[in-house]
Amino acid sequence: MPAAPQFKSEFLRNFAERGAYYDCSGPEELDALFQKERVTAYIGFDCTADSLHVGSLVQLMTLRRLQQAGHKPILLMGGGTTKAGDPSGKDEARQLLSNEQIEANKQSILSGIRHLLKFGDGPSDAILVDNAEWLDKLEWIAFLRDVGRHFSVNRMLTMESVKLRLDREQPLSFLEFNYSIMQAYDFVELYKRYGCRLQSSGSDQWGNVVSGIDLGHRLANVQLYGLTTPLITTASGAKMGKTAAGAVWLNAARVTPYDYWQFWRNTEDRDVGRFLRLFTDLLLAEIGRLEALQGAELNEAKKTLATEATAILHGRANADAAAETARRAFEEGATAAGLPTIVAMLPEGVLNLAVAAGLASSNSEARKLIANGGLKLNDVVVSDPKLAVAVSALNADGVLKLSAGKKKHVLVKPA
RNA sequence: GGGGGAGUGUCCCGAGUGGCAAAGGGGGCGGACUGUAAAUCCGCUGACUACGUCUUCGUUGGUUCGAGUCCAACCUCCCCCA
Repeated sequence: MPAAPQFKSEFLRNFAERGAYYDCSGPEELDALFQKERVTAYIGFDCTADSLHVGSLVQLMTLRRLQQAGHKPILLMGGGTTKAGDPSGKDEARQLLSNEQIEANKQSILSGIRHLLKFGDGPSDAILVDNAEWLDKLEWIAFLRDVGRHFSVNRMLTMESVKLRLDREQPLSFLEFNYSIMQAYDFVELYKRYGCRLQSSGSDQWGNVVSGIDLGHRLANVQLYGLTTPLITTASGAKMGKTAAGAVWLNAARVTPYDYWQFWRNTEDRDVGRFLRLFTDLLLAEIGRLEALQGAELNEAKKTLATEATAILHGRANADAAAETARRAFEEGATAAGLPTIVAMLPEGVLNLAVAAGLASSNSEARKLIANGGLKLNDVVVSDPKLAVAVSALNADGVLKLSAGKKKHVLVKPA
């Protein structure tokens, strides 16, 4: 990672101090620009799923901090680029999505991150743009002549996203090959439409960002800038945001505020300070105090991290509720009402209950869980896979608690 | 267009001689130890009406009592020659 320069502008200084800085195309000039005027900057996301996940959070936080510093963020939804599919980091082409699906994904993604940014007409309010607006209308020959001639296939072949696919001997369609051209074109188009001078992205998009800057010179005779964030990994080297259940999604429909809170609560010791800086709005002085905590005391910092990060995404009320549920469940050992809950007909076999509760994905897995002593019913280890859970197992609150391991608890209510 | 090589457990990498639910890693899950951490150790890691049954090795057929393993065609990728 390049060393972060000493920035003078409020935004870049804060950005770097928080560990979000990876690289920049023209650090001094951009720093000067940030001091001089309100900068319009964008980050793009494709609509390949109905939710973004934690891997995109650094980028979203970049927009948030831009806005906090009084600049103008553009959230670019890739309604057009999604139709091509970004080959970066993927072994094979994504299945093509229908236009309806893309549109639905776009709406869903937006609803999931509405707490992160303030949209509107104010000077530093975020605006939402969809690149389908211009990409859909392009004409093949005209586009090739105006834009395509500025791209060297030789160089495109050396781009990381393309090379990976070729090295792995996986097919790369011409459609996907064009992705980086579209992204470069987006940048210039956003400059023309909104005066957007900066594209921020993850470091894996560097090649595409640079292509856009280059295209800016050629098509609009303007100096554009790129600013990238590092790929966030955990201290043990794993890519962040991959857990048991798969990706940590931002939409509450996929990952509830409670589970999201738990994700942050389970941060490794060594990551606490770094994550507090990256993913919360807490002041650096306060973060310094929190990360200095030693041993088990660090758990307090993790709770703060969990609550603050959850509040940014899901709102303060949901974050506090998640914290309280966790406190009751883990610190009092109570069957906190806020735990995930399912409704089931009793009596029912434990295997079916475990599956219904999402604690196992199949009966076989539930059996294995039991065989390993990992399934508990009201905090008592279940040893018999044939156990039929009857109404008599309900506790005083009229529910029963089913647990897989020490951390996953689900309440079962009788139908 | 011709010649050669490759595609393995739907997370990844990867052994595999006709008897294979298929070696070994990584990852993941569970257990022990802890602090809802890391590291370490142990177990599990295709499904089901479960001492048995069913489905898996690019696709589709074929040979065989029996096929991931042999044959044919097709799909995809890599290399060499044109």
